[in-house]
Amino acid sequence: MATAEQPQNAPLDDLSKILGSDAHALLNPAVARAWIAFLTAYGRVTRALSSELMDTSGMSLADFDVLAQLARAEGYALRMTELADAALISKSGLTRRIDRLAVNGWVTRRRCTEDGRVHWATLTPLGVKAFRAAAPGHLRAVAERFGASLPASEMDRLTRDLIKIAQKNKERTREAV
Amino acid sequence: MATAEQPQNAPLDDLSKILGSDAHALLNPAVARAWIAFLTAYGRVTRALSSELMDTSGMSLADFDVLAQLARAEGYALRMTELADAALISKSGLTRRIDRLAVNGWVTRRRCTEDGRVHWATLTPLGVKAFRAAAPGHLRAVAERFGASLPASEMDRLTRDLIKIAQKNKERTREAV
DNA sequence: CGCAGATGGTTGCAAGTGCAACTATTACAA
DNA sequence: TTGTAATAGTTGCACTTGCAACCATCTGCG
Repeated sequence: MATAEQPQNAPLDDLSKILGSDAHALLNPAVARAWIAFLTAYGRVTRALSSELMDTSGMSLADFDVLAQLARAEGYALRMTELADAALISKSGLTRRIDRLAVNGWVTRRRCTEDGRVHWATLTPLGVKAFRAAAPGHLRAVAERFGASLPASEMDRLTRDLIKIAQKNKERTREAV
Repeated sequence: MATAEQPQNAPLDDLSKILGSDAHALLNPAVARAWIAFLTAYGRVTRALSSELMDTSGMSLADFDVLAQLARAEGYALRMTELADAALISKSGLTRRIDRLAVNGWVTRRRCTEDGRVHWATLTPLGVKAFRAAAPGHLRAVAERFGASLPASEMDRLTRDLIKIAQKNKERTREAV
């Protein structure tokens, strides 16, 4: 269920053809429009940003995300699990992403001396350099593709709304009850 | 760059440690917060919805998307390219997704008689049935996870904002200029 | 006609992804 | 201690994905 554009387009009305009139009871049309707009906006913006970033800096959006998390962390280092949570990817996904970043020499992995189970992913000086090189272009692109669409006054409201949505869906796995 | 939550958290301030004070010039902090909230909200909501949908109906979010697009289309049919655009996936991605849906018996592919290059993907009666079975639960979940976070009055504003963002990033590939 | 170029789809390939099972380490209770 | 449970990460696997190269078909100009 994607594709926004034409504001007059009421996606749920179309679906009531197949779902019957209870479609509206299941999902309010205003919410349906917002949901579709949400998916569309996300898809388009990330697709564009991701290919720009790859072209200019040879890293994926996910790579940038991980580097950014490390860049802002105390000592440029985070535990694997913390980092996976912060970057919104699975633990196994992070393991392999760090593998790749390590091959580039951007990140190292070292075992924690106090707790042998823990591994710290750390940004190397080379990684800092790569991030410094990539960030300006990428941040500018975010500003242009995402920020420039709305007046500053709308931006804070949007942030509040999005945070509410994020918060409502916080539980990592099944809710612990 | 993800993880929203703590509203007082200013991600760009953290980055100025590594990027210098021009970080703010590159990306307005309010925009940075919104962007992070956007990524976080998307990641959490889709992760949750996707696993719920898979558990209850055995289809992925992308499958549902494709079925929904077909369900609302004239004659339950769309050309491959139209469908790929509508579902925001690549042409090759759609080819293989339709392969899988066809194996389930939910969709058929038939060559267009007027233009032999064109193929129509069509929802089968079985596909209609599968969609009818999956939709109520999924729509309810969207309502709960996405819709219930905001009052109705905010929802329309959010939609408008998201559509603006989507519109600004409309170009499919490189801009033709 | 007939052939260059555009258009619609598919396939080879080389990633990226998450889940579940597994290893390593630590915590703690008897 | 020792044995069980919890925690941190990694790996096997099966599946998706997009890009680029590739066919097939149509269009239109000479």
